[in-house]
This record gives sequence, C-alpha cells and structure tokens, in this order.
Amino acid sequence: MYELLSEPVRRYIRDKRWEVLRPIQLAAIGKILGGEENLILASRTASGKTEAAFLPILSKVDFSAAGVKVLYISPLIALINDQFNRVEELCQYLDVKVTKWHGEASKGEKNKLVKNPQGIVLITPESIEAMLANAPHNAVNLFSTMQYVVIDEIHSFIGSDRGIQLKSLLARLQGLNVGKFLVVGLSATIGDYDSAKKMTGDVANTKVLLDKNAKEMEAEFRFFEMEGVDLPIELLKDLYLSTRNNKVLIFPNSRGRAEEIAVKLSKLSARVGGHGNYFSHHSSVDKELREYIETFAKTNVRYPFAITCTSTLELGIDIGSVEQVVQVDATFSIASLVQRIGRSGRREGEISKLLFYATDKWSLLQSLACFALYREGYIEPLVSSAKPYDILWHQLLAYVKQLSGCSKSVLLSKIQANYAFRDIKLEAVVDIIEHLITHDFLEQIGGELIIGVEGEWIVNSRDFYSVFKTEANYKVVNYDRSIGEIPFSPQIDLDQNLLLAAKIWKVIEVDHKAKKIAVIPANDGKKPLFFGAGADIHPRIRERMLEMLYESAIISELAEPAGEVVREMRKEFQGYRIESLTDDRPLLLKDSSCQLFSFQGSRINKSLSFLFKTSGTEVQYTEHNSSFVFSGGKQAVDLAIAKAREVLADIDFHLENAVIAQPGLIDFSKWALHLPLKYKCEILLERYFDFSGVAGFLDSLNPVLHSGNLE
DNA sequence: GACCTGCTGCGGCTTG
Repeated sequence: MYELLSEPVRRYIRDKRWEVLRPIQLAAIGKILGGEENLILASRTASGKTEAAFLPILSKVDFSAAGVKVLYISPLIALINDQFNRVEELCQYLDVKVTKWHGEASKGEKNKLVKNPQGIVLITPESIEAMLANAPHNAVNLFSTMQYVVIDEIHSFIGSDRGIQLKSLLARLQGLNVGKFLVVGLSATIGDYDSAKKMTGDVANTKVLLDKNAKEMEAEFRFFEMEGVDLPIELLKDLYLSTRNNKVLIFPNSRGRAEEIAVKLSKLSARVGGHGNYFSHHSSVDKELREYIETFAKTNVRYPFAITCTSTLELGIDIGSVEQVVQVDATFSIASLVQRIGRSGRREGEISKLLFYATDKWSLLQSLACFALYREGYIEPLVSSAKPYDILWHQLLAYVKQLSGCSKSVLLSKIQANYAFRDIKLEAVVDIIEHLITHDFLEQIGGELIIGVEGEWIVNSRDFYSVFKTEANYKVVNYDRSIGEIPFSPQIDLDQNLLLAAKIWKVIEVDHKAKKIAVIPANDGKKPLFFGAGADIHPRIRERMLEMLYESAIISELAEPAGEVVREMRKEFQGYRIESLTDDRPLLLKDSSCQLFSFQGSRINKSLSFLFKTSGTEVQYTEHNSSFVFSGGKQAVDLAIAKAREVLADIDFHLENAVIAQPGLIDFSKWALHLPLKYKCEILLERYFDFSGVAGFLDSLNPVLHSGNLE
C-alpha cells in the first residue's frame, strides 16, 4: 500500500519514522486510491484515522488548479486547531495550503483564501451555514471544484439535530459543486454503521472500514453510599489515595459534582503536601482556562494531575499521557463509557484502566450493566430523525436567504433534492412554507418568496447558524480575570460562596444588567446549581440491569462493599417470581402504596408517566431506578394500566391537548416552537416519547409480586 | 441524577 502513495507523502512517512502503517490506514489507502466510494473509517481513538484519510487523499487529488479541493468538517473548534497543525505539517511536503475557517479563526487568512481559493479548508458546520447565508458567492468560488469532504468525529453528529443540519449542508454544497465530491467520515466504534452511512446521502455507495481492535482494559467498581447532597468524605479520601500519583481524568456526570470533587481533592492534597495540579473542565469554565488545562495536560510528561470533567473531554483532542480514568456514578450510555475508557492508556502497550465509584445501588447496577454490555460488544444504536420538521423550518429560511429570494417551486425542488429531508412528504413541506408565509417569516411578492419581517430578526441574528439551544449565563469575574459562565440561580447572592474552576469564590457583586457576577477568593463554598436534562437511557441498559439481578455469576471487578450491595439486590429481587425477563416486572407492595419497576428506557418511562398523568392516575415516577409508585395495591396498578391504555388508544388527541396546555414540552428543540401544532406533535412522537414501545410493553406486561407478599 | 457543541457584519476605536 505504501508504494501506492505519492512520493511527497512517502517522504513524510519516512521523516516521521513510521515503521508500519496502522490497519485502518492500509485499508483506507487501498479504498481511497482505488475507488470512487464514500467511506466511513471506524476505529478506536488514536489509531491514526486522520492520516488514514489524508495520506491517500493527498496522494490522489490534484491541487494545482484553483479552488478548494478538500473540506474537513469538525464538530469542535479545538479539534480544528489541533488537526490544523498535523495536516499542515503533512501538506508542507506537497506545497498545499491549509486554512482554518471558524468563528475564532483569523479574518485575514479567510480573506486571503477568498481571493485565492486553493488547498484544504478546516471548518465547522455553523461556519458553512454562515457562509451560505451571508456570502453564497464565496461558497461557489471556494467549493465548486471540491473533491473530498472529510467529516471528523462523525458519530457525534449521528442522531442529533446538528447531524440533520450537517446532512442538509452537504446536500446544499453538492448543489453548488460542478462535479460530485466524495465523503470520508471518521468515526469512533459505534453501535450501528447504517446510520453513519446515511450521513453521506448515498448509502449504496458508502463502504465502512472497521478496525475492531480494542485495547486491553481493567476495571474496578467501588461503592460509597451518599446520604446527603455532598459526596461522602470516605469516597473522596479513597479517590485521593487511588489517584494522587497518577495522571488522571475524573468523570462525574455533572458540572456541580466536577467542581465539588476538584475543590475537595485539591484541599486533601494540600493538607498532606501532595501535588497542586487539580483542575475542573466543563462548559462553564472560562474557555482560556480550559485551553490552559488542555495544554498543560498534553505537554506535561513528568507531573501527576487530576482533571474533573464532563463530556468536554470525552471527544476531540487527545491528552496522550492519561494513565487512569475514573467514572463517578453510571454513564448515560455505553457509547459514552467507551469514549471515556478510550481516554486512557493511549500509548502503545499501555492498558486502559477504569476505576468506578457508585454512590447508590441503582447507579452501581446501571454501570455494571453498561460495562457488561460493553464487554459483550454491544453499543446502543443512534437513531437519526426521519422527519426533522424543525430543521426543515430552519433550512427553508436558510435557502431563501442563500438565494436572496426564490420562487416557491424552486424552493420545493431544493428541498426535494436534499437528502436530509428525503422522508418528509411534499404536502408537509408545502404546509410548512405556507405557515412561514402566514406568520411573516417569509413574504410572497409576485412569484417570489423573500425573507419576511419576522424572518429578518431570525436570519440576521448571530443565533441563526446553529440548531441547538444554549442556556443564558452570567459571567463570573475576579477583577479583570474571567473565571467562567454559570446560569443564574437564587443561591447566587452577595456574600454567598460558590465553586468554579476548581476554586472557592465569594460573591461581592451581582450586576443583572450586565449579567456579571464579581467574586473574590474564599475558603468554603457550595457548588453552583446547574439545570438541564440528562440524556435518555436506552432500554437495553435497563433490560441488562434486570438480567444482572437474576444471574448468579460472581462479578470479579467488585470491590467490597460493592459486592455485598449486589448480593443484597440480587437476594431482594430474586424473591419476585420472575419467569420471563422480557414480560414480568417486579411489583413491590408496601403499606398503602406499591412500586412497579419497569426496567425500561427513559423514553418509554416518560411516555408511561404521560399516560398515567393524562388518565388521572396519581403516580410518582423516578427515572433513576425506573420505577412508578402508585397509591393502593395491585388492583390500583391494574386499573392505572387499563386507564393508560385508553389514553394510548387516542394518543394524538391527548398529545395535541398537552402541547396546547404546556408549550414548554417542545423546548428540547430550538426551532420547533415556530411549527404548526401538528408537526410539533409529530416531533414529540418521534424524538421525545415512544408510544409504540409503550404499547408493546403494556401488551405483554405482567406485574409480579414478591413471594413474601403472596397470599 | 442531570452533558456538549458554534456564531456575521459593521461601525468605531486604538496602534504601528
């Protein structure tokens, strides 16, 4: 394969002193040089996927004519900046120009590229959106002779609104292109590659190259029950002693918890004269501070450090030196667990290590289930929306803006040619266009559609280019220094203390007009409050949790008392006369109430809860242990289920009423609030609830009592 | 029990 590469590329490989090419690289070289197919390159992090795409593309593509030849699309600015250095180094061997194009990139460099379109461009989806909206002529000049689009971390787009937008943008770029460009997607190991293939728009002409080689890995599960709102001191001491000499990433599931751990470990360390390299890294920590932490961790080889982080360090840039990963309470998905495990032991010959802490028994069981499924090779599939009416609404405005107005038939033909909206019926598109006109987002003048009065506000706002929602934040500053940004909560008041960026601060001024909180260092404080919905948990995880309770195999990774906790749970649940793990569900009778454990995914649980409430049943739903508490005994449950099924039989009617009564139901989507009622309901049915799943569940559901409750 | 992601154009200022 090496011989097939062009001479400058081979020289680069020689200078790098790479003795062998990685399996994914060899496979990609053959496919890219030999064929005209779209590709998905899937392998674990740090396996050389970027080079797998660029070595052959640079050997194949002729860069001598004007025009950008390769477009690299990334979900993160930080990743673009990181990849720029690698790609540019390689491109120097071929005299190919590389340009960064994102919101924080140099305007001067962008202007130079516009004057002299050439080489490779590294860009974000939102920057493509902005260019198409504001300077479509630039997009034509730059991208009309493009031959390859490389999409990095393509798994992060699949199943999300941003992924639909990206598909639509690729279709819009194909529309500008004189030829046809090929797509190469770089993916982590995921659950199903069909959805990845769909990203390219041409499933039949997309091949998946999969390197299943996983790293060897060790795990240990520890248990420290949490009683109040703060983590047990014993857990923190144990965590400190287990990590104090290592380079470690700690993943709690929230920003507040990340701050709590960083501050408390740092205090413990200071008390015994340990290292001071304790950081917190999440979306509320100031961006420059986060970059400093990333650079420190990337370049430092000698000193131990601990970074407590959220999913900010799950994707993207590689901190090669991480020796140990700690997960505090269960991840929401197996995909996320896989990514986090992959953050350690990146060096050749190193073993990935995962240290797991649970603070309650359900979290312990959930993480054991995720880990078991990971070992069994299962990762939950990512489903992308077939009928993204909200993104369609957004893209209709984007098309009209890009074209500076167009006829209705042109707009319709653009949508029909756009594979992101392939499954949406023509009548629905017409319907939504009419709705845009009636509400002044579009305006019809003669045969032309132009942006309407209400639409102008939207398309000319900075917020137009993205399809995801963000919270309104207050800036936290210490004199001139920015610490970060947090959502305002009543807890933030004069003389109150809070934790941020791994330090304790006292609030000395709150400026609501400027949305600014002034702080000074302090000695003791509470973690700030954050709001937000967690990710949905896939039903397979809950099913596996139930299976786990009815298995007797000893789990060797459990450290005491975690083992005892699992034995207790098994003893408790084996008292229910479960015969079918798919249909039977434990029903715990109490004095005047009873608790049904559904062992179902979040969407089925949310749907069940909706049905119970709508049919007038008072029920207490807890997602954490997937349970519903009813007042009364088994008859009350049977009655509630019967009533729920009546609502289910007429779900469209009940859902419409609910959306009218509580418009906030649709808040998970940024643009859906502008849609006609009917489409709001369809979005809820497709993306938030799972009523067909509920129907299947209720059809076979058999609540089973504990043997101690019988007769 | 509660994640993450990105962002134009232009006027007006300072600085070399």
